[in-house]
Order: sequence, then structure tokens, then C-alpha cells
Amino acid sequence: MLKAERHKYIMTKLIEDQKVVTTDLALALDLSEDTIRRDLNELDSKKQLEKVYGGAVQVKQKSANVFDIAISAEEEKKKIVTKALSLLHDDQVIIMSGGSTNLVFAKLIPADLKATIYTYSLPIAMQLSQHPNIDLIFIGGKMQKNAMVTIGMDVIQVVSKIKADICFIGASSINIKQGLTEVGYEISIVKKAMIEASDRVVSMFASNKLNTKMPHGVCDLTQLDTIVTELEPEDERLDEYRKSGVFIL
Amino acid sequence: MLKAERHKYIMTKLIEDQKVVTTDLALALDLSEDTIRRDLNELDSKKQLEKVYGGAVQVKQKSANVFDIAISAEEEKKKIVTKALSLLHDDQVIIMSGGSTNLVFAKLIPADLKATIYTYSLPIAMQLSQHPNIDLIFIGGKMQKNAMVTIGMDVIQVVSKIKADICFIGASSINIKQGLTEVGYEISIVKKAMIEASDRVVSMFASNKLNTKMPHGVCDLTQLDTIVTELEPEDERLDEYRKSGVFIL
DNA sequence: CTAATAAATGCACGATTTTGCAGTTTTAAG
DNA sequence: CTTAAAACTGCAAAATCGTGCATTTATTAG
Repeated sequence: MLKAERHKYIMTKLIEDQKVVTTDLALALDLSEDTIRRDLNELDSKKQLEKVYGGAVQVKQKSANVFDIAISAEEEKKKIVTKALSLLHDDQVIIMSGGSTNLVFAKLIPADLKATIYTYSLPIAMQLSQHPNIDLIFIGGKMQKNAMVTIGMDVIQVVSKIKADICFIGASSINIKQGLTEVGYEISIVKKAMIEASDRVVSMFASNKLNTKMPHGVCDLTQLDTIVTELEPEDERLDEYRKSGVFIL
Repeated sequence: MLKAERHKYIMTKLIEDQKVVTTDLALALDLSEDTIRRDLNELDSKKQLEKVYGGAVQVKQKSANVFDIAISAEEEKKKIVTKALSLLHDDQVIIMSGGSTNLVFAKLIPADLKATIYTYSLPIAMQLSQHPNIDLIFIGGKMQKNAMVTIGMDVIQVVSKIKADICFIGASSINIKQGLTEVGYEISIVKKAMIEASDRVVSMFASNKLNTKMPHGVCDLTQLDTIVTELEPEDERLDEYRKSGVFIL
């Protein structure tokens, strides 16, 4: 086994378990503890981990970089959004709201798709700006700092003039009675406008958003055309939603 | 067996196993380890793999991540923009154009500054969205993909309504006769509008931009109030600029 | 086809890297 | 304070590497 391999193994193990123990590694890799210690020291000096007595722990990344956006459960989200790729066609006019699920979606849009996309989310715009065939239009306005999206009258005004074919709306919460709901008032208003502006409305989210509720209403279920989760469309947890006429992908 | 064949075999093997070992390859291909080593060194210098002690591993692809923006000569740019921090005051209305120098500037804006900033650059907006006390307004429009800025009529329209105290304009090129010039027509138009909208105009750039020229004019030197470079203000390379009335920081 | 030239290969040998071990020091917990 | 585990240090054996050089193989010009 090459040293480089070992280092990779150690780093993988470290991410899995949040820590590594010198003696365990020596046993697992069939090497002396001295060698493991030397490896850990080396990785420590390269700032890839932090050595502690008995092993090593993850280096606390100082994320001083705004630009690396952490996406939780990225693999699961990939599964969800992949289903929705079939909804995309050339020459569509598309509106995308924010959220990490939509961001993952943006990453996976095929390079040969020719379409026009409106968005008000900085990260999504960054992502799409490297797509070769998308006409990208950013909806300007006052920035909502934490969500990195624009809000306010300027946004509403622009959105209300769009005639879009399809709209991908991120969901904070969804339930049978109130439909989509949001934590922020400003964003709920903008999402309303986006839904109004589109022929078809799609919402993608993980199933833990089902049957939850936030203060501000966006729209009720009848206004959604399609919802996409990681569940099978026939899953019983979606029964109620299916009955209300939403198509489930 | 030809060398090219061997290289192909090695690369295939590398993808299959995530690694190759010098001794194994020598045995499998019935060649001396020296030859294998020479092959690996060659492939390493062509960046097709990474040689390590005992063999080689796959090159770690540099995260095809849109979000990590490479800034060349960041330290030099820090030196430049630090000089300009003294121009910032609370309650100013500020316009910032794009460019990596402005991006470095955005990073260094003190956390306690309370101001309003307009920008049309995605990276700068991302950066400033982290700032606790800046009111940030993004100027929407069609995205110019490579520069990650918005362009077009929508942008002009918004900019023309701004009354800003100070404007930080990135420079592609500057010279005595033509003043600021740009490579793209669209961007030159937007920058013109930004300059019009501001009481005071500041441009920051490295000295290698001095005495160069691009196709599209933005403004002449008289419209610039201050320029900032890494040079001492008294440097003779700036003599001509100083004579034309620009303040040099 | 032949001769001249360039490229590739294998070998020898000194230099470098890696690794485990023994002895000593440091650390953390009772 | 005591003690056992963990870490560090120096060292030697083994593996791997780089380089100069001779030999073989391939290429090109005439």
C-alpha cells in the first residue's frame, strides 16, 4: 500500500467518523503505530487534519470563504433533482428560486440545454453562469443577506413581467392544508409572484419537509403542478398530496 | 510494445485501481522498473497522474467548482486596495463595478462600516453578502457569463437613477490620451453610467495597466478623481497622470 | 540498402525515503 | 504522585529513486 493511499484512507475515515485513532489505524492498515503517527504529523503540517493525543480530528475549517457553500445531504438531493431533469426542454423560459436543492439542480442541468433562466439567487446565478447555453437573467434588488437572494419591490416588479413556461420553487415547508409556507415574509411575496408568472410550477424538496409549517403562506397545493421528493411516487406518505391533484415525480 | 501503448495501459490501470505500483507494472509489462519510473515521470510532468513514492495515484481534479474564484497576485492587490480604505465612511452610497481588484477590496471593507453598496458583479455581491452592516443592492439584468456581471438596458436604467457618493471602477486599461478603456462594449456603457451616477470616481489597478488601451472608451482622465496603484504616489511613471489633475493615492 | 543519428532501455551505484524498533520523554487520568 | 499509554528521537535495514553510461532499437537521410 502506497503512502498516498494511506493518507487518502485516513482522510476518508476521518470524514466518516469525525476522528481517527492511532492504534485502530495501525491495526486496520497493518502498520506500526510509528508510521501512522508520522502520517498524522504529515497531514497535520499540511493542515488537512489536526493531530491530538491518541489520534486526530477534523480541522475546523474557518470557512472565511463565502464562496464555498456547504450543501447538506448533497447525494440525496442529487437523487431528487435528477428526476426533474426530464421536465427541461430547449427554448423554455424558466424561473428558479433559491435554496440548496435548486442549487444542486442547477449543477446538473445538461450542458446542451438551450433555455432562458431567471433567478434571484446569487449562488444559483454563479453556478449557471458557467453553463454554455443558458441565457441567464438575474433579478436585481435588495439582497437578503443570509439567503443570498434579492427581495423587495424591484424584484416583484421584474417577476410580474415575466411569462415563464416553468418555475422551480424551493420549499421551506409544505403541508396539505396551507400548502407551501415560508419563514420570511419578503420571500413568500416574491415566490407568490414567481408562481403567478409561470405556466407550470414544480417544487423539489426532501420528504422531511412534508407536513411542516412556517408563518407565511406562499400558495396552496392546487397551484403546484408537480412535486419531487426522494420517495417513490407511490409512497403512502404522499397519498394525501396525490389526492389533492398534484402530480408526483 | 510501444511507449504510447504502455502509457495507455498505465492510465487504464490507474483508473481501474485508483493507483499503480512501479514494481507491479514492471512485472506485468516485463520491463525494468527504471523504464516504468521514466514513464511515470513523463506522465506526471504531463499532469496525467501524480507520481508518489512507490508508484502513482490519480491527479485530484481541482474541484470544478464555480465558487472558488482564483485571484492572481492577491497580495499585491491587497496592498493597492488597502490604501483606498481611507476613502470609505459611514452612510456613504457606493457603487462598485467588477474585477478581481474590487473583489479583494470588498473582502477588506471593515466590518463596522455602515453603508449602501450597489454592484452588478456576482462575486462581489457574494462577498459583501457576508458583511454585517452593508445594505447591498444588486443591479439585475442579463448576465455576461465570463465576467459574471450583469449588462444591458435594465442595468443602465437602474444605474442612471442612483445618486452615489463614490464609485469604485475596475480598470481594464488606462492611458493619458483615451483615459479608461474596456475590451467589451456592453461593459463600457455600464461603466459610463456608473461614473455619471457618482460624485466621486476612484479606480484601482496594478501599474501594468498603465499606458495600455482597449477598443471601447469609458471616460477620460478628467472624469476620474482618484487612482490607486501599488506604486508610490510620487513615482515618475505616474507623472503624466498627476499632471492631468487626477489625485494619486 | 546502408550509415548516421536519435530515442529507448537496462544496469550499476550512490542518494533518498520509508519503516519498524529500542530507548526516552511527554501526556492524561486515577 | 503514580502509572500506563502515547509520542518523540535516533538509528539501521530495506525499498525506491535518480543519474550516468553502455547497449539496443528505431528513425531518417542519402
